[in-house]
Amino acid sequence: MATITDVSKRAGVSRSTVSRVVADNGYVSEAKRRAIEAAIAELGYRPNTLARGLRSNRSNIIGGVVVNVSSPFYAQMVGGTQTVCRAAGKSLLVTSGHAEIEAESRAILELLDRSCDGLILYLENPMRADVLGILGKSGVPVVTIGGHDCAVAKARVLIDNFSGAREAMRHLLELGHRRIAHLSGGLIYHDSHERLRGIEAALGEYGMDLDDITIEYGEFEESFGFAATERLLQLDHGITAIFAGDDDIAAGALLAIKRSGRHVPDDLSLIGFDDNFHARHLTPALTTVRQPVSEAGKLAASLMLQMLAGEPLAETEIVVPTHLVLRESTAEIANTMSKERA
Amino acid sequence: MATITDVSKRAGVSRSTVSRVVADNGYVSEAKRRAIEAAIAELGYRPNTLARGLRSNRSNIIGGVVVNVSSPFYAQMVGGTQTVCRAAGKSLLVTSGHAEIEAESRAILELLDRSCDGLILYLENPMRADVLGILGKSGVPVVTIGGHDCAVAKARVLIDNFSGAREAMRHLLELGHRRIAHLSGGLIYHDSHERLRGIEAALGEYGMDLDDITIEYGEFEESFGFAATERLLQLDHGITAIFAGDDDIAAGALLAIKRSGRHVPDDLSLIGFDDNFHARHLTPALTTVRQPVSEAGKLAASLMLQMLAGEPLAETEIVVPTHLVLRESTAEIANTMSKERA
DNA sequence: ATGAAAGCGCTAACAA
DNA sequence: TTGTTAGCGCTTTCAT
Repeated sequence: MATITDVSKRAGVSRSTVSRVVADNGYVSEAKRRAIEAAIAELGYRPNTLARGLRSNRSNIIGGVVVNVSSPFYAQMVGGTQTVCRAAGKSLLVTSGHAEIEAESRAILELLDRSCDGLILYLENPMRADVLGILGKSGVPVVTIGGHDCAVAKARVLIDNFSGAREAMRHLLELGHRRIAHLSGGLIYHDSHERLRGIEAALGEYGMDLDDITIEYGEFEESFGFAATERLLQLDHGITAIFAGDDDIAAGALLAIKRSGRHVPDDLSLIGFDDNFHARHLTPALTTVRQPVSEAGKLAASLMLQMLAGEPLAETEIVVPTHLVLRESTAEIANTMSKERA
Repeated sequence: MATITDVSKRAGVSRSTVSRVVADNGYVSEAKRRAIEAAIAELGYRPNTLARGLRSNRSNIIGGVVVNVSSPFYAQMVGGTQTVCRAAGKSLLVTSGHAEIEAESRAILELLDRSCDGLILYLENPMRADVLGILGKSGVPVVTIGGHDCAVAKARVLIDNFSGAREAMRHLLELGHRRIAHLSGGLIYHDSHERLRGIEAALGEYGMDLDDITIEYGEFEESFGFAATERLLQLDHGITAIFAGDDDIAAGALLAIKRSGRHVPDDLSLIGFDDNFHARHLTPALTTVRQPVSEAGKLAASLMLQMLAGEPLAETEIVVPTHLVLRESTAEIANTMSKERA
């Protein structure tokens, strides 16, 4: 591989001048610029990113941590972030933290070791104290997505889980449902907490609270939805509606409901969260809460770019809205009652 | 940040010795080793990856290019690759090539610029000649996934699209279907070609060829499946089965079939490809071809690690098998006929 | 077993 | 506008 020295010799100039042309800063005469560009083309010169980063203390890499890159949810988020980063000439290096404190901390350290220019973090755990210290001292700008607190983050992108869940629960309540089950994701996830608060708020508007509904906890997985729903239906709490923690759980719940011989929404209303691809392909199509995941990823990247550009940017917190998508899996309790009596 | 010099001073040794301890190679006396480890801990020293990479010419980064990181298919693949890479202490830097020759070529150059130790490529286009030259000269090992040719790749992971499609088509033929439509993904995708060849092979076994079925081309998207199916049903080719290029297309097709008032599988059999999450949640559950995507990603990473470890590894080509998953969206033509006459 | 010296390829003061 | 100089932090011969 040709180095900057090769180019400088070929073009008959100093390395600094070549550097100026390559980095496109500083004054260079037209004549030399042309000579240098010719030399670069002839030699097929490409600057060594490692050397450049070492010297300039900027790697042009943005580091990212999400729970799991292979889940469609985070994949979309990462996709959004990557699009914006790449448009700005930055690479995005992403790692999965698996919602485990150790993995998350290790991931951050590795990203820091790689001299990332900035970190975009979707974590589920409080950061290990030592890592937080290192991160703070490093001065590397941090943008968070999601509900976890990070003392060193100057900018946060939040997805409005609270309002989404409140709206969904209101919808069920408006339809007349009172005996409701919520299949919550595990409490290690911030989203679960926020959604529970949203549910609580909606219940409050109807003079109820969380104790007035049935809550089951499990993973954000189809299998949990299936198992929990089977259990629920066997015990026969007289439940008329299920609010699933996400669309995967809802898919499992729907399977269990169908297997029990019941019908959605006639016997039971069902509502999900996320608006995944499969939501509108379930039968009946799933009423759910849409999260603009890709947008959240893009926003976080934009904020990061602003910070890197040195724009002052006071503590920022952007809340991206969620909204209820009404489809066919929810119906008035009236229907349910009449069916029961029929 | 503490540097290796700081550590060496604190421990009262030379930088070389610290380097030996950190990299864990060469002889170091127990006493010095302990002193150095203590100094490292006290200073919170972390080696600078950029400097290390520059000097040693190894970045510990593996570069990856896939069509689109945000699609569940590639996300899973990347997830598998990442798992294996991280377990071996390597970072994985992935970019989307969007099945465009320019984007793919740029991505490869950028990865090369970052001194990646190896490249794992899922491309859809032949590589730009200049890029191929640079890649070849760089000596960076390459593993490909999927059907594109890459002259410099020493190892290839192929997914057996051919057999999968043949099996699916055989299934339809065995069920008695003869008037069949195939909603193919665009011909820019290798997968589309391989699946067509598989279909052709199955047809051949029944004395038919591609001209004997109806083929439509479009994107691997629900919307194409919907539109193409609507068109097909309106023209009324008397089609009794649809083989969709993937499960997303199948989902769209199913929507169109239902909207037309027809039923799957009584009026029309439907088969997909991929076995995405939604396949078994459609109603009826979709018969489809499962691809072990995550495994393919893992395999590619393992091959890469072997190559990096310097194991000789003759030209390798691993074909990962696909297989037909029978569910409820396909049925014997007999049923279809009797229904028609009823 | 350890240290001295050289330099990976680049950028950034500073001087001219 | 251009070149000179001095490293960034690390690894790797090569002596000792």
